[in-house]
Amino acid sequence: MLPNPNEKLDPRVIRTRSLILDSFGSLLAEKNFENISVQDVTDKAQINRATFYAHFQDKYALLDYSINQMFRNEIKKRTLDVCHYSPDNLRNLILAVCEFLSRIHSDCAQPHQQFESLVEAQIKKQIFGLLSHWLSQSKVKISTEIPATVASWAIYGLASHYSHMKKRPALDKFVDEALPLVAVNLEQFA
Amino acid sequence: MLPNPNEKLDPRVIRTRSLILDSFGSLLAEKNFENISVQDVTDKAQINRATFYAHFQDKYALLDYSINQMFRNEIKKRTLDVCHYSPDNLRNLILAVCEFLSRIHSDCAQPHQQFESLVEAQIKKQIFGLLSHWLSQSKVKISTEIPATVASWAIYGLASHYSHMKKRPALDKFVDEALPLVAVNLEQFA
DNA sequence: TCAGTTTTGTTGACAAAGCAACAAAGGAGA
DNA sequence: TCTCCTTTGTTGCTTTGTCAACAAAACTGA
Repeated sequence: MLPNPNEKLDPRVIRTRSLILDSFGSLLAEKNFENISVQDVTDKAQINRATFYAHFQDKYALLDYSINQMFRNEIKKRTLDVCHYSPDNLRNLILAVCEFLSRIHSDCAQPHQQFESLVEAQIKKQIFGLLSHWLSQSKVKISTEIPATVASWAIYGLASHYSHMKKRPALDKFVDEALPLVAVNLEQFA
Repeated sequence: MLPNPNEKLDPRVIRTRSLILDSFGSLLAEKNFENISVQDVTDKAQINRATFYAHFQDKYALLDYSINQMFRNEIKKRTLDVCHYSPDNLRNLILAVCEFLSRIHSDCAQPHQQFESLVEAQIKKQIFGLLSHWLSQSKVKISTEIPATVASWAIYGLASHYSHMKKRPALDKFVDEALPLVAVNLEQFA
């Protein structure tokens, strides 16, 4: 049930999880999240339905896990998980979130209420964690909670806005314009 | 251990087998059959070595099974498994064997003695079975054993020869030339 | 030749996945 | 409202896969 990455996992568990995740991913491309049943997922994954429940509590837990994994990979790919606060890193983070959300929206069939809010909760939690990590490395020993909260909401809000725009401007320009507004709250940690 | 296709198979068995087969296939592209260990196969397939032995007696059994499956698919693809004897069907069969062997030789790293003879045994067995099936449908109720034996050896020999030629002629021409020599022994069943 | 390594099959205990069956909850539609 | 149908979690039991350990070949190279 836990995505614990440090302990050694049984190869069967790894296989089953990725079958589930792949199946879920391709179903999201076809259907609304609400219209996807656990049955659908296990059918496409060619695993037993009972096995699904051995890994995830329900399809909501699967979505959480799935989004988390994808976003985590995105961050890792850009090595944003092993760095500190700087305006440049912040810029890259905002870029990453914008691209990630845009991808979600183009890959997934008409996302609805529930879907979006579950995504939002997971992503914001990760942004917050990442920022907290960055800021805690600063020499300045101020509480990071408030600034990290403000910034994570702001960043997600920006990305959400961007990814929903009908005529999206060039991402670089968009981020250039938005960056200072976020950075101003974090300057003290630079 | 049995490739029994009519009984319903546990999904795990199907998965494991195809993991083994895929792994084996890609290893054959890299190495000699003799240099491939069961360890290699299970490593690449990401399964436990003990699991391999639950499915195949050894790597020779795996090769047999693998060749059998591939050739069976080739035959099925050309719907040669659901037909009767006719010069035209015979022509297609010869064509199929030639192409199959040519593919084996281009996909697999320097095949050696042992490898080739195992392939030969399996393929000839299947050709013989197929021809027996064809001939037994004929109105003429003659024993099919001798003609099927002659033809299956001849066909394999032709295909082996063709696939080893340095400068292969156009396959169509080659088969056109060879066909009558094989067909003459089977005419009585037409 | 002989010691050192790798590969091979095999085993038994244990964990994961499959399966069928169940009650319960929800939806859809007369 | 009342059916009929689908989906949901859950359970007891079976089968399959994993793992570590082992002895017995089979290579390797000095």
